[in-house]
Amino acid sequence: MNISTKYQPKEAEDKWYSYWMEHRFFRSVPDEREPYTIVIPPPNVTGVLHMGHMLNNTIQDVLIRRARMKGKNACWVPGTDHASIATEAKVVAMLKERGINKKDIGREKFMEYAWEWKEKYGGIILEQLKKLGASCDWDRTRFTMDEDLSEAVTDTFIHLYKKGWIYRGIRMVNWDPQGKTAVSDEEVIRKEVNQKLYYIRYAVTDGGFLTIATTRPETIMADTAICINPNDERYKHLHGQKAFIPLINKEIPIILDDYVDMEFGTGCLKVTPAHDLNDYELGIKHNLPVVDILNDDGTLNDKAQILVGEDRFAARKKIVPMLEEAGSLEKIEDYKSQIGFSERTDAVIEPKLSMQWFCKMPELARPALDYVLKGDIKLIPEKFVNTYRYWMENVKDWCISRQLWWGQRIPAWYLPDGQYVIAENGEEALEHAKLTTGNLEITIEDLRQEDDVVDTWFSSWLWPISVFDGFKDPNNDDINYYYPTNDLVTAPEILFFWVARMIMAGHEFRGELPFRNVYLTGIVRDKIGRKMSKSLGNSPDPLDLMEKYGADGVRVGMLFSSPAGNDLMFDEKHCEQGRNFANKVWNAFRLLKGWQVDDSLENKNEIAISWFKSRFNEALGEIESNFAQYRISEALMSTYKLVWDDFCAWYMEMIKPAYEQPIDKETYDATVSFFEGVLKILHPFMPFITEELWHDEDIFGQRSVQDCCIVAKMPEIGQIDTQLLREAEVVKELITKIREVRQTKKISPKESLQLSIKANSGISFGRFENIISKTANISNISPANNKIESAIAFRVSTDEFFIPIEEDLDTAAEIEKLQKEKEYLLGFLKSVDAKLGNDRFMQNAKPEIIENELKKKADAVAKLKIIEDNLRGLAG
RNA sequence: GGGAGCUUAGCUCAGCUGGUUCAGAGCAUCUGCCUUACAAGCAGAGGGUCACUGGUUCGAACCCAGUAGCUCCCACCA
Repeated sequence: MNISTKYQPKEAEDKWYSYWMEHRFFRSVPDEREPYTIVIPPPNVTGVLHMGHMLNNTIQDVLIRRARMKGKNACWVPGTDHASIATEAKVVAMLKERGINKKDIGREKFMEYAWEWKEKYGGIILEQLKKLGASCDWDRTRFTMDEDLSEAVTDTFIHLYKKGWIYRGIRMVNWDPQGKTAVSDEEVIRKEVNQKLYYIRYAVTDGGFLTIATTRPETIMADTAICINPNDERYKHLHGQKAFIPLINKEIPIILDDYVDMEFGTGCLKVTPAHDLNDYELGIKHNLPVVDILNDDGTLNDKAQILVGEDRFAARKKIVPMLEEAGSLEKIEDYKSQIGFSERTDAVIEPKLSMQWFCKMPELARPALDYVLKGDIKLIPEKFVNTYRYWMENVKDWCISRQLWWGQRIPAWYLPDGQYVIAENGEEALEHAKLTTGNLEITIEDLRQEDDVVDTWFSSWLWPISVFDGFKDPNNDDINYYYPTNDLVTAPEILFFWVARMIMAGHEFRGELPFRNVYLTGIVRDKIGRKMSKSLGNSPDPLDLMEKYGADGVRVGMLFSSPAGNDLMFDEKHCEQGRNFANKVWNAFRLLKGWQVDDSLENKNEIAISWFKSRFNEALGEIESNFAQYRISEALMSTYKLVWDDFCAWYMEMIKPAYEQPIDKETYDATVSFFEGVLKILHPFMPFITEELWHDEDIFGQRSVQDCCIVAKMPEIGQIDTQLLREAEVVKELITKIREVRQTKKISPKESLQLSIKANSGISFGRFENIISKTANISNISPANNKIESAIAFRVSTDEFFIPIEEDLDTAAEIEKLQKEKEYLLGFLKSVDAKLGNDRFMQNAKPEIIENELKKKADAVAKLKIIEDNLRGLAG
């Protein structure tokens, strides 16, 4: 047999993925079976696979493959997200490299470039998922900007507008000066940053000075007031005075408001309504003008009067010496505070007043909260329910407009007089326009469509419905069959962005929840706990990993240490462990493949066979229960131990014929069938190696084209002989003890030994004789009625064993060992007796607990007797 | 500032309704083995004040209170 001793993943992976595709095993169409559906969290269309995707999609694939093997009609819908801000940023950067400015080429031309870019780079990530083994129904691949998905966005916008839930207004929004768009509150990430607090002196009309403290000296030109607390005794003299902004010498009023914290800074606050949310509100309250000195890209405009055209951060640097020179800078202190960053571009967010579109949330949120609170939708792990609830109860209106081109354009058309109409398209808008204005002369040229597009999440919240075409054709077979979907696997980071909104959309547009279970994965971190990121360079390339350890190895590695909701400290060692496991399975296969069957031989392995059968069924139960609780890494661990320990280390050793000896047919057949079962339970975790071995003709014969592991029927839990399992544990312990004796006495495993058994427990060791002699190299097993002289004695539970040896025994050491055990047992007995003698215990403890204590006592007494007998023997 | 959660072996984590014979797993470690499936392996072993302090209970890793440390989420103090 010249098969490599190592499993070579590469070839098998390519071969079987193509085979599955070619024979359409991933394809799902509605039929009479029960559906099991997952929609993929669509990755960014221009993204590349990172470790987070690996974890996420491995879990989804495990779930979908298991469901498929359990006879469900499994459908995993893949696709990508247009990710407006991220993708647009990339396209803008690409154009810039070619010396093209977005504004110069205009919207249409820009969109052409963007689509070109999408066609070129889009979907790379989906190809990478195939390497991982993802069994998605690729025929169903969707993109959030596909025509019908975009239509759904327009339709739902109109729907919500008609309900009065969408409105337009000037608000202070989070402005991303790099993406040049507003972003929602959820897209702002706050980070603590080391800053400076600048103390700046303003001249006052009474001839004196006041000092303010600010982190943003570059915005003083936009100040429209100085605010002090009316109760601040220090500043009573300032009441009714005016102050002058340094450098530009502009006069601004000094106003009073108890919003100002007297303890902070100097107690004087510069009020800049255009560039700070609080100041904006203060400005409204005190009727202050708004002076906006910033352009959309974060540079200063001519309203600033000085430093015009400078970027806000450059301006900050430059204004400091200017203030210093003017004698207006008192001091600079180090200061730590929270600053908002754009999730997508990482630019510092600028609070900015602008006209935006909003969606009212409370009525959408209420039913979405109920689904989760009532348990119709389960969050796994449950701890996220609290967070979810808090968010849903405090939800704010959603800023849905984005000043971008890449995305679904808001279906609003402006009339020359500034009014607008909402319509599905230009023609319909024109009709509406004629109706609202009464002016029938109006033409399409008079209308101007809103430039803004909607937030990406305003399209992806429709995903579970739109992928099944549930908007255009709400009664089609697909949506009726697959919706609601079953499980959603995603990261907790987007619980609100996406999961909550999908639940809202599901309820609002379909009257039904979108999925039943949400499995929240952890964040993949490196082994010292840092989040994996491009900038840190601590993220391995998933493709390299798969190259190195095989896709199966990496899948197993990902799952080993990732309970739901817990961050995963990724360590390449886990992949190595996964690869080693694949190799273990491979070698079990090599052993089995090498056996010759001799029909004339009788089966001496009945016990081993029934033991493994029971053990397999027992493990199936554990795996089943782990999956039912979404404890996927534990399900994998149960499988791992069953295969490695029980199947390879114990069962195969029990039945293995001597070198080059044939095996009897019954044992062989049973083993082949066990191995097939092993392949099945491993398949969801390790699809490639299992499919490869499934098709070995020597072992399994010729299989039909459709007879593949991927669609094999998952074994069902059968009979479990618990008595046998219990006895086998004792036998295994006995075997381990014998091996230990060899090790301590330096007896080679090749040298066979004799064993005498004094069975006090009632276990009939006779039926395990074959197993014991084979796995512990015992030539002869005999019953013993009494203690054997000149033998190593040991016990498992209450059964006594003796191995006769030539050399003299260290009696003193034996006695000491037994004495120690005796002492321990006496102490133990004392504690049990104390319990049993305690009236309160006897009254309060459940009957089965008391029974157990009695049994413990009886066991201890029996053992004590044996030890005392032995001690007497040794002494005598 | 508010909230949630965590702390169990060197590491990563289980431990379900408080009750088996000193608390489990995987990895790592140590010892002995190239024993004809596998050294990416086999056999065996060691390793813990369950964060700390107190309480409830016949009985606490588990329930309660406090303390310390860590993590995450939310929040407009310049």
